[in-house]
Amino acid sequence: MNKKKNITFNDIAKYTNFSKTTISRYFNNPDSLTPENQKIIAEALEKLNYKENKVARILANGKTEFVGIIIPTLYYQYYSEILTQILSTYEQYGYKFLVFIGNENAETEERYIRELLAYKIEGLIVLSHTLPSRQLADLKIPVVTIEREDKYVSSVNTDNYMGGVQASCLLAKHNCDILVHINSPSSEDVPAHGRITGFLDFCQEHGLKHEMLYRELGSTYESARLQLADILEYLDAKYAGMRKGIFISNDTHANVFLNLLFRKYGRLPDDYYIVGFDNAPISREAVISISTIGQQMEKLASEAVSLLVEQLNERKNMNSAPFKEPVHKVITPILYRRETTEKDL
Amino acid sequence: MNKKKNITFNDIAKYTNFSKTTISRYFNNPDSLTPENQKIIAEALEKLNYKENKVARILANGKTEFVGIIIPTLYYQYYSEILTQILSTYEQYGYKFLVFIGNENAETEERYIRELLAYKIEGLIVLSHTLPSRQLADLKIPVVTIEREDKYVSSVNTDNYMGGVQASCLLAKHNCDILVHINSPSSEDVPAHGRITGFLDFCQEHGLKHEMLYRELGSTYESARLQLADILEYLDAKYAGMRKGIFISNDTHANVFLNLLFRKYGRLPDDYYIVGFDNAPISREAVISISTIGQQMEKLASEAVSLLVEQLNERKNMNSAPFKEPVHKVITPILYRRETTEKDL
DNA sequence: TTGTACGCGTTATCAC
DNA sequence: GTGATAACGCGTACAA
Repeated sequence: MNKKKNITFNDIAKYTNFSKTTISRYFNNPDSLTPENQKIIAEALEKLNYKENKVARILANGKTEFVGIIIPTLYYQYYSEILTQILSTYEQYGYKFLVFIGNENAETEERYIRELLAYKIEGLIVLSHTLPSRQLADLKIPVVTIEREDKYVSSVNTDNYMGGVQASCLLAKHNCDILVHINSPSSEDVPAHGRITGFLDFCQEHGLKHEMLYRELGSTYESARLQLADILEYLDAKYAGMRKGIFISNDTHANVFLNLLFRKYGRLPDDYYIVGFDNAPISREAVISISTIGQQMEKLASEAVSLLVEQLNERKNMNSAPFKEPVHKVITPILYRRETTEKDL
Repeated sequence: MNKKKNITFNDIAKYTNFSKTTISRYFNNPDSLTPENQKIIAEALEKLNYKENKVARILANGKTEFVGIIIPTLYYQYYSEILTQILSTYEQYGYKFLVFIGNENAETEERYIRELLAYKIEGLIVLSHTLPSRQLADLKIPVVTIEREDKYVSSVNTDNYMGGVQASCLLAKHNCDILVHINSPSSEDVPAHGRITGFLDFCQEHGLKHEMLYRELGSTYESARLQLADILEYLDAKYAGMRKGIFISNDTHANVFLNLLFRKYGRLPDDYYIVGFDNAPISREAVISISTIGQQMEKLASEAVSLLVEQLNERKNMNSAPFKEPVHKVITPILYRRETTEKDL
């Protein structure tokens, strides 16, 4: 918005001897104009070098086509991949995304949300875990969350329980003598907690020897490494000579564990089988490729956006806001068998 | 923007028996009101649950506080880290970011830019390489690029030449018999090309035996792996028994190369020394930590935004757009010595 | 310190 | 098929 006046509908209207209304119609309902008049306007737009102003349009018709995103970090490839996929839906729906990186601080994220609301976002996609869904539901705009606590809002989640079962099942098939799941302690209302119950249920149902290791692995490489080095020594000692099937909370941590093994043994020992979670790039790019339970990031993202768009459309059709039960979509995980379990690859 | 009428300045004006103007001033110049009146208005805002509408403000004062970002991908941690740092400058400057992932297609990116302009972004940050800076300069809004061709626009770049020298120097200090630089062929006007000239100049000036390997490593793990596996065989054969110092285009590729070595030898052989570039997370998280020339992502991002903000402020102060010579800032890279060169760590 | 009146650039509602 | 006019919600001369 320069000091130098932009060309407006008014200018083209005068230039073409039409009214502003007709120019507007040229954009929003071109078929209501005669082809000749369309051409006249098109040429005038060219000649005067008109640039559209969607801010004014927003004020007039109330549709910003903005969607807010609050994502905890891009450090994990899981999040950056999902963000990529969300942003790419612009091609399909035309919604523009205002992105904030939440920093685990509730007040900060509330401030972000106020700012987003001030810009009249039509909907909000939340991946950050900071604010309870109860609070998000109060925003009075459609909200969709991805892989986080979602009691009071619509959401898209991976079937983590099935993932836990798949991982355990794969390790069991390889005749592991002991199944171990390493994970940070987590609240039960977080979808990822299903990985733990899936693991436990499968082991119990099939009478498999197993151990659940809850460790706060932290959010940095170094802290995870310290914890996992400890765990490695513990497992080596406790289960010496036994075939160990290790299911680790995510690929980043699985990679750390794998590296520790390589540094100790120069290779993946025959008695270790490893399965990660996410199918993050690191699972393919590790020293040997890591078997993993893949989250379908592209699907999580596209389903989240389409769910949001549905709700936006509902809003537009019925003036009265009907009470909307939250919708929870579930995405199936995909098992990737790679070198950390298929030793002959 | 609901059907249900939002509370506006008008509503609070009526409620408090002030005029709209006074309400406006409460937000933009509160000191011009008496403390008592401030309180009255504050309470009314609370009572009526007023939500500010920045879209209307934009139309009135022309300041969107939007900045556009076009970034090629988030797959590389280099980009996602820079994006994170850019977004975090919201705390300092208050600019909101509209993010598009450029997909290497010029027409698509031009469409993205048109859309951004329609939303009256005040400035643009470009990391994508798709559009020439000549074209970006024509946009008539401040543009800052990061690590890409930048002849006609302002930019922030790493001192790649110095990085190339640092890498070569480190390898030379370790008495490598042959220095090898592996990189994709690149145009000379891309900053990253400095890594190559830095390497070549250093080797020539110091009379070091060296070889430059241009290979199109591609943008996927698999293609890089194929190329690098080839290169490994080539180097093993050609320089058998010699101490090889390998400087690789970036950490992702350095990691691939390191993994190939580990798979072949179970460890990093004594006659290989490796230096990457970027200081991406993978350089710390590889099977052994990779020495690297670190780009200061935080600084690249913050300098880019501050450079942009400077230009935005200039614009606001002088009504006439003065001819602006592009400014090019250079950020010093930082050498990280890690296990792929300091073998006794 | 506060109020009036108008402008920002578009869309919506009628009317013709 | 086209036009006049009133919104949309806020900022800002200018006046008081």
